[in-house]
Amino acid sequence: MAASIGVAAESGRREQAKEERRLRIIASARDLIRETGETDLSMRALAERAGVSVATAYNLFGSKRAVVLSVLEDERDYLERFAKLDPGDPIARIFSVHELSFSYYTADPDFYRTLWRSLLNTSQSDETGLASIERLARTQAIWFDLLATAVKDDCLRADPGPALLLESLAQVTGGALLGWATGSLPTRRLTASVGFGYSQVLLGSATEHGRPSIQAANAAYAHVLRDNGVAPGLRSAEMF
Amino acid sequence: MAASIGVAAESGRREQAKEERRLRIIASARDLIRETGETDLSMRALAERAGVSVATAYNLFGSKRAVVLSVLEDERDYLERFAKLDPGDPIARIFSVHELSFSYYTADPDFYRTLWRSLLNTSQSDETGLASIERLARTQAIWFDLLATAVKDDCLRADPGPALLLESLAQVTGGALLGWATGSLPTRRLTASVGFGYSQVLLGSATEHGRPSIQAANAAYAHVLRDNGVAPGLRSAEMF
DNA sequence: CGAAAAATTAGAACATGTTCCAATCTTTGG
DNA sequence: CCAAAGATTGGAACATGTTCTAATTTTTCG
Repeated sequence: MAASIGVAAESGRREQAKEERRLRIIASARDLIRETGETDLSMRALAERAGVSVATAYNLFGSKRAVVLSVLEDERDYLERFAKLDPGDPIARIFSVHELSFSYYTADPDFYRTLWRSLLNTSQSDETGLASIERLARTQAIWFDLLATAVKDDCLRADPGPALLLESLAQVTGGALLGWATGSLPTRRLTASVGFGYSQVLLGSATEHGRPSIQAANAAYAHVLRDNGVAPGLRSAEMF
Repeated sequence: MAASIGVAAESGRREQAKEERRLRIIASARDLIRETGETDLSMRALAERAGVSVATAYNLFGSKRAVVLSVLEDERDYLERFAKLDPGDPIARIFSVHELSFSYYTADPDFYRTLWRSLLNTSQSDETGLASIERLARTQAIWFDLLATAVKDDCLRADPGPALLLESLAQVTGGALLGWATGSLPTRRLTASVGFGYSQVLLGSATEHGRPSIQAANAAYAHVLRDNGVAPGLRSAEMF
């Protein structure tokens, strides 16, 4: 009888109905993105599919971006799969997390490309940033820990510190996702391009002890990138 | 009598009038962006200001993004100022070009933020990519040369090669511009954040000979970033 | 000059994200 | 069970980028 979905449903009849509507909207958004593919989903279509009025969608989410963001958070069972990663050396773990993270995207590129295209929309109502607060906090904490551990285990120098490294990694990620979403970075280069960027950034702060594994990842990604070179006309890296 | 504006005006009366309209549109777009600031310019307002119909704007440019891109290319006398850079050691030159490039943005942040917000719009009609072909070719050639020279002068290892390094630098740039345009990266961190990312990437491939100057830039940028830390609530680096 | 070609024009049209409103349920609490 | 509070609803409204069409203006060229 009790709703097992969602976190801590407030179990008033009113709140419960609200939660159901919320979930229905997220599910409909997911399905619509899957079906329409390239075409972005429209709030009107979304509302109709979810059996809900447009106004309700806005009451519950506030913006289209918030809906899409919820779809993203809903789809990726990130934390669970992250917990299962074997805790090898810190460097290997960093790239494992990276590959895990991007495996979602490359496994279902049409879906996630549309999704990210929506999320990266700079024109949309900007209340929610690029990521919801909680999601941001979680992912940032994970990555900060990964880097801090690598420093503690003498794989990375303490020099610039995890915070600044994280900022650089985040920008590589953002640039790559932007390029991917706009079509200038093909899917087959996505993971390698980001991985190469990561490894290059980390190499800059590698200790003697940490260098070999980073170098290995770097070489592997570089190899993939060279094997999947872009045709001369297709611009891959856009320099501004 | 002869129009000295533009490149190789085709000097037919028809082409000349077209060119004048084109320039008027670009100028109006520039002014409107300057005046409205945060609000994106609308094609209807732009057309009215330029004394031209909306249809004409689309005939001449094809899309709003193309107009804004033209404004960007028009504003930055990049090549001229680039030519004046003293040719010191290759590494110093790389960071000089970087600072020159971003000095436009930080000197007039409101203007360029609005502009980039428009350019990075993932929803807009996608005919023109993120950069026009010619502009892209020019900038990419400049940066490729910078990196290739650094390799030839034994500042960077030949290992991953200029092409891959350029791809990483471009992604750092794209991520930073995205963050800046969406407001998650404050202007006072912009140049340093990108510079730090560049230096970190380049450090990963530095030779013994090139390392010191890259390290110097790296330390300087890191210092700026630490001095301009973000308040705890404001997210600076978004990790996805 | 005068006909043909080329371009611009006003305006409607379409789909979009978002907001607003009065009317209408639905749940809650007494 | 009933009044009050809370939420949803349909629909209109607004501003946006973009496309289209029919009419008009402007340039070209013989």
